Amino acid sequence: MRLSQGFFPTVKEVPADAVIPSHQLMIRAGLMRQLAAGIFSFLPFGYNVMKKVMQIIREEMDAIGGQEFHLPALNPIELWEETDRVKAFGDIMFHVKNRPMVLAPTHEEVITAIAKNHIKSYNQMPQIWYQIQTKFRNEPRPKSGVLRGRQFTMKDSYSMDSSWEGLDKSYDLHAEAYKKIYTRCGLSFYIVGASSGAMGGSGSQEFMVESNAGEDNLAVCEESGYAANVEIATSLVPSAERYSLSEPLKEVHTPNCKSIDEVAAFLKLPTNRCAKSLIFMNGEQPVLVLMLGNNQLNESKLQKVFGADIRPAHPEELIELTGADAGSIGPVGLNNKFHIVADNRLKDANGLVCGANKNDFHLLNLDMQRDVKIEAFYDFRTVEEGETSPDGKGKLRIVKGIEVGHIFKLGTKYSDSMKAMFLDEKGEEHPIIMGSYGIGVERIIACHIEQHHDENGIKWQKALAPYDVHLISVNMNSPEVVAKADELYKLLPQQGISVLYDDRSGVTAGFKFKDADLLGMPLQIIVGEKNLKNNLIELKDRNSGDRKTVPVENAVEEIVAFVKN
RNA sequence: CGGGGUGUGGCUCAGCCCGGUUAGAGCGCUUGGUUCGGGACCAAGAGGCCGGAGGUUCGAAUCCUCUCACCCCGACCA
Repeated sequence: MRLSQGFFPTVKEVPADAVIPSHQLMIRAGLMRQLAAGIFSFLPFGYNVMKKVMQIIREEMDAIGGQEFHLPALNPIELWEETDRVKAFGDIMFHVKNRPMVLAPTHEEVITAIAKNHIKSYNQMPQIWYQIQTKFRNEPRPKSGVLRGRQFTMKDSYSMDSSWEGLDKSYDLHAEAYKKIYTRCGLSFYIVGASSGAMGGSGSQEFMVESNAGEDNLAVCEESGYAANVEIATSLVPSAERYSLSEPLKEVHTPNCKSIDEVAAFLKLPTNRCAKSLIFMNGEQPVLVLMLGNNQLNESKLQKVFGADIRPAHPEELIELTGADAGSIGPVGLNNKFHIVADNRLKDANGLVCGANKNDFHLLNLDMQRDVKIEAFYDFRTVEEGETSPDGKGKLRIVKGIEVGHIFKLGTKYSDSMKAMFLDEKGEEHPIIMGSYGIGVERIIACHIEQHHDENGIKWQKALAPYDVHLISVNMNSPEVVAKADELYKLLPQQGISVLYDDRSGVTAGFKFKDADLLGMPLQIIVGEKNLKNNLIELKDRNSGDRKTVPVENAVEEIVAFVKN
């Protein structure tokens, strides 16, 4: 493509609305333009990249036996009522005003509807069905360019198996395919254990790219390779000590001590001799959760035990239920009213401080065995930076990550509710066992740029580069330069190399170099007067910044060698 | 949905507090000329009812009310 003829709206200034590098560069390099919050038009340059990403995904999906579908985005709302997801999605789903239709935020229902009509026997499975299409979600707050949009492209695939072993196999095939996809896309990534959330199912993993622009927190350990979303991450931390002597409970006045830090300082005790009480409402049932010291309660872990509807109690409820405000609440004497559970670190501990259920008073010498009946101990902690990895092989780092893929073992959630049944060898009917696997296409592009850029622009890795090389004719007034550049522009495609050719006249050399760095093709081929007089052509590697000159007659060969590696 | 911020030529912004010529700058764009290896220079141009509605005032980009849009933090996130 000749730059003089193509549509390449590059911009020098940093767009005011863009905060993260990938967003800024996707605008500046002319990959896309914003139409409305969370809605983007992809321009030819950007769509070129998107097609490369989709092609890689297709190849790897096809390699594990996937079959590509093209499915409707407009869905009858009744379909979503069958699985009760109109309610589950709530305001996230776009509703069509003049028809009982919705815009699909994902495609489990459509796929299951097809399976229900056509998959009747265990003989017809396994199946892997996928699509790469636009999804619609009414995000409350679109942000970070393409990272959280209201309309975006997603590859999602669905596996259908007749056995749980089959599901495991389909799931593993996807995990392997995903590793290949992200690796080919030039991303370094973590595979983390994840909370399966409201999707349900028995297992789930996320593919995460480390980035400050990320919305998820990850606990990772370089030494052992452990990586998990902090929603479920664990670490090795010692339990609170049990003293041999258990002193009797004693009430003490602790004026104006609200936080654990204040109580510990006032009583001259370490914070990890304090038991913090947190009150939640599980429907009408109050729940008291005990945590050690300043340990942060992990609400995902709490929800896993009690369900998603559990919520923190309101201040009025606290005083009504315990007789004290937050900060002076403790478990002693509340067993008849509350479900009382505790974090593992408190198991069997004694000599602890807790609230006395009387404002400005605490109890000393709480013994978890003697003074309170704990229904169960769970891991409720949020792990912290520097703690030991659960495998004991190193320290955890907490990093931010962008989710670029998520794989789920769905099980029979959708086949049950939609009655997608098959007959097994014995003629018995069972629901199809399903998996669901998603990849965000635009997110791959944004992450690629987050990981491969500098102050001058994008540094495309070969697999995603919209063109293999960027050919620059430095001076269009020089007939020799133009002739040589034109010749390369003709020859290189014959070697299977795609060329972006800056043949603009009336643009200075510096301007062309800046644009080339911004646009970021892996190799720049610079044809200029001085070098050409010495029968030389300059090659610049955008990633390393290395430049070298090669004799004209070797140019094509060198370029081919670079591109094909 | 809570909190904060911003809307002024295509882009980045100044002007607004403290109302008062014809609303500015840089970049980009058009024309002519000079340049031609790191976002050139000279000259001449085009381009704006200052997000929208209402109000206060002799007079509003500027003050007041409402509204819309976009960005950021939080909540939310299959």
